[in-house]
Amino acid sequence: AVMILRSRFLDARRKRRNFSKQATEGLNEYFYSHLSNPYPSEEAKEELAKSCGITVSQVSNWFGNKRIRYKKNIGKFQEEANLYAMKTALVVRQ
Amino acid sequence: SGSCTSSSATTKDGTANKSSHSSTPRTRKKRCPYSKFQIRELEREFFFNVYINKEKRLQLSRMLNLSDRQVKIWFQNRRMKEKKLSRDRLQYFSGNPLL
DNA sequence: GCATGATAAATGAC
DNA sequence: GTCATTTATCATGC
Repeated sequence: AVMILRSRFLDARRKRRNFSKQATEGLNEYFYSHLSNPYPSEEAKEELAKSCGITVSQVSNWFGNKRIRYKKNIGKFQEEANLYAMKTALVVRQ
Repeated sequence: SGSCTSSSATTKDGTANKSSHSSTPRTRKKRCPYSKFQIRELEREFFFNVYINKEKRLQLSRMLNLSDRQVKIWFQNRRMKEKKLSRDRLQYFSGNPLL
């Protein structure tokens, strides 16, 4: 039984699965609402991890990938940026 | 573009020198994935001692055609990887009724 | 065929 | 030394 679980652990670590729609939503909301300094603190990472249903390491991975891919091609994310900017603006207005 | 062979285009420290003048923004060294043989030897030494001493470091760097700095950094990253693996392992097996 | 998450070199703060 | 990063690369999803 231990060996089965061990192999399952190794396989689970190797395989990649996309995050849920809600998880990506929450991560993007934080990213675009902190675009001037998209570096969440350890506490913020833990909150995001809990609210998104992922681990803190996955939050760190996501922000690392997002920062460099956004920086490399800002134009590609312009539409997405406007979307979340409008979304947060509507939240503030409520 | 730039190659990953460490025998040329790098100084003895492993710091890439793109130009002779000091006005260059000192470009970051490109990430070069190590070969299977290099990884095997590094892992073998890591198994014996997580912290490598200077002598073995120099010996290993010569054998693998890597800079002394590269071997040092590899062990640092490898220790961090081991720590992360332990965390993941603990989280995965914690609270599992089958254990 | 790229998008995306995870990992491997490399840097820098401390 | 650790450790959060940057960057490129790997592996998978679709």
